[in-house]
Amino acid sequence: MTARPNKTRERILTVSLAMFNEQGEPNVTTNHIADELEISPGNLYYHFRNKDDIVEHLFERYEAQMDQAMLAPEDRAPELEDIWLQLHLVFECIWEYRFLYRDLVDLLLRSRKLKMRFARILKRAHESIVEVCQGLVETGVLKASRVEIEALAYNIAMATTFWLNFEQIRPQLTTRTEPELGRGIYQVMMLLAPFLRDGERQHLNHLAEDYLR
Amino acid sequence: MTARPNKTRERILTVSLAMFNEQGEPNVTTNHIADELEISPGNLYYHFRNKDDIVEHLFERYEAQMDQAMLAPEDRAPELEDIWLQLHLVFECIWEYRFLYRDLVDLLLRSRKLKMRFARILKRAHESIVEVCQGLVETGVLKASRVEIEALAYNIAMATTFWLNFEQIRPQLTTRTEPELGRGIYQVMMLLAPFLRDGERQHLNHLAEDYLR
DNA sequence: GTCTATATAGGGATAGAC
DNA sequence: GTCTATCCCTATATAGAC
Repeated sequence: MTARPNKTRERILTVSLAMFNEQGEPNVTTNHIADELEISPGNLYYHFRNKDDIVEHLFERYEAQMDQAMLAPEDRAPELEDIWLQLHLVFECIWEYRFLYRDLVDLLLRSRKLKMRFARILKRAHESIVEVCQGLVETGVLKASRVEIEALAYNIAMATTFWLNFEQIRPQLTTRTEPELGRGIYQVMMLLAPFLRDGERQHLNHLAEDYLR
Repeated sequence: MTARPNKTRERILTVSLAMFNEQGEPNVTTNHIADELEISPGNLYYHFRNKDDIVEHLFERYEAQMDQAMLAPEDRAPELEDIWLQLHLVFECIWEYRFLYRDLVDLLLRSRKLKMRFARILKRAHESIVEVCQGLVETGVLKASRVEIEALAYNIAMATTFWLNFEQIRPQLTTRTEPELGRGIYQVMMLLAPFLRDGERQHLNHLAEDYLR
């Protein structure tokens, strides 16, 4: 190996990710990518078998980062602040690989492999949410039945998955501003709020002020 | 005009809708549609300028049906049962035109017109939800602050919009069954539940049993 | 209204020279 | 590793005969 192995390969991944995120994966062709990189299409195909191959490699990085973000916070019992932090990590990861979420259904229906791997992530997310909630119940911070927690976890996972899409199609009050991740985190926290003990509920309403305009 | 004007035109719309819903709009070409109808592509282009033209006409029908579904229930104060019924109408409409939701972001980014019209629907939905909630607050059935209601309405609209997509990508426990609309309605009702008076909350938990397996 | 034929364009992908 | 050249295929769309 030389000093800079796979320099072009790396550039392809970086630029592809940027273009997918900006224009949507279906709207970006291998030719567009090659153009942007000022390399030939042939060269691109030397490094990757096809477009799906690029997507898969990007997915792998996404997957690793998401796994990292979902790691339970140390060994102590979880607190509200931990959830806040963890949501931040998760939302940042989603933002970085937002093209995956924009056309999620088509993407996963196209590839059995990706579908299974994404399902794994969702499953883990759901379990993680339930676990954290159970923890909060035991410390008395949260009050909810098992059934309520299950429904809550479902809704949190759904909101996390599709919030960015929803933000994109909402009536735009202002002129074309990028969605702030904080807003998404706020919405998720508001799913949790009604089950919180009064003290923590107040605390959350306080934090809310920072996130609504 | 003869006895059956626009017979083919109508068939095109019907079959297009079915194919879009089944395979996803981006994966269905004008040729596929013509094939399925056993007419020539040229004939199809006699009736519609292009594929987007077909999509727009389908959207129009969707829009009309959705407007109908969102009509406030008469003039009396809304009750929980009304919400349940209204959700049914809305979810059925979404189900009928589910292809719109599957690739919503791309679809709306492709057409300014559709984006504005969908935004109008979302806006109306949000206002309608807020209004109903306020009504429930006044009759004492629901207990929530203005801020909580706003966040709730946002989350209900989001869940309604993307529930079907989420259901499609979730880890499938059973072998390929069609998602039941009741499940989606249940999830939305569970967003409302924590704000309900105890009596109604119990009532809801009762209904839940019907919808979870 | 419907068909056949065709034009055009673009994307995916490969072979072979350098 | 990279480029040029090229092939195949499919999708959109139109013209003109019937």
